[in-house]
Amino acid sequence: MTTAATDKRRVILDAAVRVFARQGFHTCRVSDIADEAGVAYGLVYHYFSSKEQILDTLFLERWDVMLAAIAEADESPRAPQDKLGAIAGFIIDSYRHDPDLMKVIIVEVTRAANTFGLTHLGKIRDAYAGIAAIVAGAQQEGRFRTDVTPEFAAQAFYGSVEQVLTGWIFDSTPVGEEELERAKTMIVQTICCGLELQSTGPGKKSA
Amino acid sequence: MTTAATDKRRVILDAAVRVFARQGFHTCRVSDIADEAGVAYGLVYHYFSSKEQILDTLFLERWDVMLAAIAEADESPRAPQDKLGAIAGFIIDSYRHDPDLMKVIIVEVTRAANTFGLTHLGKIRDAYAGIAAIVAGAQQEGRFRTDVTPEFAAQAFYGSVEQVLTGWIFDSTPVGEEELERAKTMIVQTICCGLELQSTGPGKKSA
DNA sequence: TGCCACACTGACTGACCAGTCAATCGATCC
DNA sequence: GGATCGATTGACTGGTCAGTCAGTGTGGCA
Repeated sequence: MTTAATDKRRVILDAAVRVFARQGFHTCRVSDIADEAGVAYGLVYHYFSSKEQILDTLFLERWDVMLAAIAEADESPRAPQDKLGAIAGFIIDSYRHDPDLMKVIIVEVTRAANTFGLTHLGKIRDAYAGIAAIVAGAQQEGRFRTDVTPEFAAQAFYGSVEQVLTGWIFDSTPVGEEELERAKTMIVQTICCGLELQSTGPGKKSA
Repeated sequence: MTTAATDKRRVILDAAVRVFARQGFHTCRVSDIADEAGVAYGLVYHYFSSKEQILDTLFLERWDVMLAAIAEADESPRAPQDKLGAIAGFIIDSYRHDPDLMKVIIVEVTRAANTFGLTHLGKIRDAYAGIAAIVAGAQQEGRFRTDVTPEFAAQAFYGSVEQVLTGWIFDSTPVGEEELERAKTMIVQTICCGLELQSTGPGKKSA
């Protein structure tokens, strides 16, 4: 059944990403999506039960992939720094691959505390929990400091990544490949090693 | 003129904060604001030219105070860590003082890349720039590492703070005083010192 | 006492738009 | 050829809501 039928569904979803990214979920009309997809208005309702369900579908499709990426990083035998690097890399690559989709997910779902945020709160929390698990593991191995809770560290880490993406989303000039790659290492550097210069020897600052 | 006239204006603004926080800007009706304020529908338009202008007013009122706090931190003679701590503290205290207002600002303005985000993009960027200036200063003094750009560090710092607030905003259980205070130090700890345990001696990881 | 200015009221309107549905198209099978 | 059924169409409806405006209090001032 992966014929014209499923194709049109996909066409509508892809059009919705572009329209949501351009105009925002609340501001756009369903007819905008239909027009963008080159499809009759009614067909949207043949494949989706509501405007909201389109956004839900887009979010879940992508978020489930991310949860898998987080789980995979956690299970890998790498150092915790590299696990976090893998997650940051995955998110940044997601942006590279489809900036519009990431914009929609971040702006319309992840940060929308009222409407959709609440619907998908569980899924969103799963992501934080996965990151927190990595931090907790690193603490137990004595590799990460224990005076910052894993939950807090997860928020700080994810927040940094999302904020960097938000910066790109808002930015009028497109982001270069180089900058994307550079961001990956800078995130890990900042969160794992901190901004302070490790004053090796003289003025030692204790926690 | 600071009589009943200005009072009603304030009453409407305060009511709007509660309504926006509860229902979201796009989902609420102007009549909801009027009802919450205990005021006739038309009076809202006596003081404000549009629903949007109410949100603008709320945002600008608070954001300008924050920009001042950032500038003040930058100009103070404290260590860069303490400057960042002062900013994190200010934002967290803002949340303590009026969680609804912070929710509205973060959810409806700061992260709304389409509608209001664009209007206030300049003001929002001013905040990042202020934080970046502190980091740049610390780098020039040789106190912060220079392989992370000030702009990036500012994003990471602000993103961490905002994400922690977002966590509280989403959370159903209210946040304790203790947790608010603890967050201040954990943010500075994380961003300045990093999550890694400073392995003093043995397994040294180079950047 | 009468007049003015302005705070205040809330019914109304005009526009907009999500979702419906009856009709058409076209592929496939008998 | 024609019966069946899902895909596709787009005009239409019902409800919602931002913003308007004509009118009513009310406090101050001459």
